[in-house]
Amino acid sequence: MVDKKTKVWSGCPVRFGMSQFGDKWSFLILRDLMFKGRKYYYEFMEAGEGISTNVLASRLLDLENNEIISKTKDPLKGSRFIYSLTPKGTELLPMMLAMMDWAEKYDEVTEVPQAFITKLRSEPEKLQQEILENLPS
Amino acid sequence: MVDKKTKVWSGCPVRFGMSQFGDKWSFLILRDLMFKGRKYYYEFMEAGEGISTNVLASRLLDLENNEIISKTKDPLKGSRFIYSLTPKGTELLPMMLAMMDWAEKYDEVTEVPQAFITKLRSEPEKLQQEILENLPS
DNA sequence: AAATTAACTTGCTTTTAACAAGTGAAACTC
DNA sequence: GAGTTTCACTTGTTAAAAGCAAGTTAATTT
Repeated sequence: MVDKKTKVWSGCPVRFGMSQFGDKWSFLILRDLMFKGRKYYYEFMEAGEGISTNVLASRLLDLENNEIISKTKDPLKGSRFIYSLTPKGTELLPMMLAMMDWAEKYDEVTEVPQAFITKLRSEPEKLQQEILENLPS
Repeated sequence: MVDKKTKVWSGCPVRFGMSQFGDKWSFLILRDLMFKGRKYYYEFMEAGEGISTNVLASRLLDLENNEIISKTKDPLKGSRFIYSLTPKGTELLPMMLAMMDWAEKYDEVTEVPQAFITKLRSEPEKLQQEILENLPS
């Protein structure tokens, strides 16, 4: 993802954020976890964004190392793993919602449902609570 | 920045955002514009993050093409240019603040002043208004 | 026991970033 | 007003990362 060895990434909050989840693919994985209900490796692959297997593996490991996601064996099927947001990862939700709010304004073909946007702007706390409740605990 | 030709970047708000400002250097440029009062090419260079000249030029052009920043000749000195946030760029402030809020929690050596964080959590609207007022119009 | 599913890893090619040096236009200096 | 400096890049080269295709391994289903 980024060079963690030779540079100082802490201090500035923006630089810190970038060192923890600051690339395109990480954002898309977080989106999948937060809003799309995806939790398996193959589900991220099939999300249709065109991420390659090695990059996905690398990003998942980075996010896991940064304790933004965690990885556990699926109790129903030992050959696969469940990826899920940690509290640290879940707390990125406000940032993601702010970004979606922005995108809705400027992407004239946004696929965000109008009801979602309306709720986001009128009762953001409530929307956030609902999303959190729907996340696998 | 990203491949704008062969892929569809609109639709999903996260993917759209990534296509518009979704890389480390773009975020750091936005930080400089929003919070650091930087506006000249050489100021971004001297920000100390180690961006190289070609990448800076490329990111500034991308952001300008996406209408997130604008570029005007400095009336005081014709050999240099002033970069500033457009309304579209300014509206990324809530997202940046959400990210800073998050980073403060998890970066144990954050340099964000405590007063800033306190205000961000107690009266975010007011803080945002103050930041906006201090941006060059 | 053989075939399949799921999650990767490996090797190779292509693209992007990092680094170093050079260019050109404006402006300040003598 | 000629020479130097400042500023904003561009260009060329090297290093790193991403993209692509195929292979491996462990668990599970048949």
